[in-house]
Amino acid sequence: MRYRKIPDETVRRLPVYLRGIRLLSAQGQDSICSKALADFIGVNAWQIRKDLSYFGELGKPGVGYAVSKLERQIRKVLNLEGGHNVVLVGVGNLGSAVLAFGGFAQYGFNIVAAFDSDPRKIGKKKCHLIIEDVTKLSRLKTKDVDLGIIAVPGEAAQEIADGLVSAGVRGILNFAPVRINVPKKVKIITIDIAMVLARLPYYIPSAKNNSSNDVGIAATANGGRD
Amino acid sequence: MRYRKIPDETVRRLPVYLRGIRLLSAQGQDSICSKALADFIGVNAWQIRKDLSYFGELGKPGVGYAVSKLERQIRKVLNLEGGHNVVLVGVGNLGSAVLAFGGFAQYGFNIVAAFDSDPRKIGKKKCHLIIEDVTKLSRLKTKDVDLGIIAVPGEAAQEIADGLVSAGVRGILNFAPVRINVPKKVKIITIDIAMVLARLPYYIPSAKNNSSNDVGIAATANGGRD
DNA sequence: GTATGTGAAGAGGTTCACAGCA
DNA sequence: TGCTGTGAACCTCTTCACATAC
Repeated sequence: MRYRKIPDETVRRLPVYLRGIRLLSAQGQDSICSKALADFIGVNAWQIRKDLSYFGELGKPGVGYAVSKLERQIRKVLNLEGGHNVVLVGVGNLGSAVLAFGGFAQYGFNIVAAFDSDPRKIGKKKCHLIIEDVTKLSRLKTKDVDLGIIAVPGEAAQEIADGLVSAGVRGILNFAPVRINVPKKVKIITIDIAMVLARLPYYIPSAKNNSSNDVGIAATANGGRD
Repeated sequence: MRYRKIPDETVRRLPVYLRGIRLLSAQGQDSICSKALADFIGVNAWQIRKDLSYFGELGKPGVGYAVSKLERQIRKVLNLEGGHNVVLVGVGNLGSAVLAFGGFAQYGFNIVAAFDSDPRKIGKKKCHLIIEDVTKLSRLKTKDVDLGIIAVPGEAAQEIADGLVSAGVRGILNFAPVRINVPKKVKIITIDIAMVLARLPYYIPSAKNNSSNDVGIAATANGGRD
């Protein structure tokens, strides 16, 4: 089945697998079967086997998967090998959280620059980085940065995105709750926190709720996405 | 087509529609056709019509949709009517960002309590709320809170989730990058920022990348999810 | 003429069952 | 025997085309 296009939903699950594999690896496990990994992660065994089958035969029948080989292969497919330099724009509360968060390193991400528009912040040091003036965003082109994180208010987001794109960034993680236009060659993923929260009440029909929601709906399988 | 189960993917899009409708409403528009709304939001017109058709006939052929009626109906389906009280646990950088963020109100969310484990924070005021001791989480039962937000480190997240559940919370938005077990009656949505970022490089195959990714893959339709 | 709502066709993803290998 | 990899069946969601309503 080699060389088939990897479904988007599989790509979405690969980081989940990676996280699980790394935890098992840290526990000293060097081999694992799909069932055990599935239970550990909280998905189905056949889902894992199918997903992994899209990019070659990694497991040994009767044995399982070699953890290190599996990790390497998933990193390769996700294009995480070699690491990525990331630039952060907006060092408010959310941006500070991103800067302080230690969880990016395990995926090979390295935040190499931080920008803000607030004169009181520019020049100050935060988490080993000196905050730079956002108007200098284009200076980035010299560095090897291909990802950007937008953590600015909605009004400024489009402008920042444009700046990131012209600075050569190819992928953007956007926290601003607005729609942003970027060239097709640039991939943008938006996390609109309020919008995610807005989805939650649907699944918990309460006494207040007189709509026609079936309680059973919440049990719908959704590929372990949430 | 009335009374058919609303697809999960439709539920995922409804907050997007709601955001767009509210923007148009603020601009003074009181009627809109599916094509115009689609262009405004960045999806397809037939997708909107199909989605809306799952819960009754809202539009007038030859005319379009009444904005206010549409907004009311979507709020009703999402169970946003009447509002929801939310409790925040963890007032670090991320939690502070959540507290300071003004975007929840438009969906009817009201953060009514904030907890932390840090003695230096407990008792302090932040955004009109006095930060409470996380060990008092159970005291919540008296209030009418049905949603919780977890913004604590991964190690503490499961314990906090258990606390929220026993406090009567029915839905949880979790930012901790760990798998959390909750009873089936409780809906949990996890936003693992690093995991979302980890998905980005796949879509931007670079010179570094010698894998078999097709550049074209990035163009795949995904229902406007990202 | 214009725009909706929907049956039907088409994609895409999930689940199953089992052949094949260790 | 145990576990993988995968065709096939199944299911869900998307896209289309058009009858219907204003």
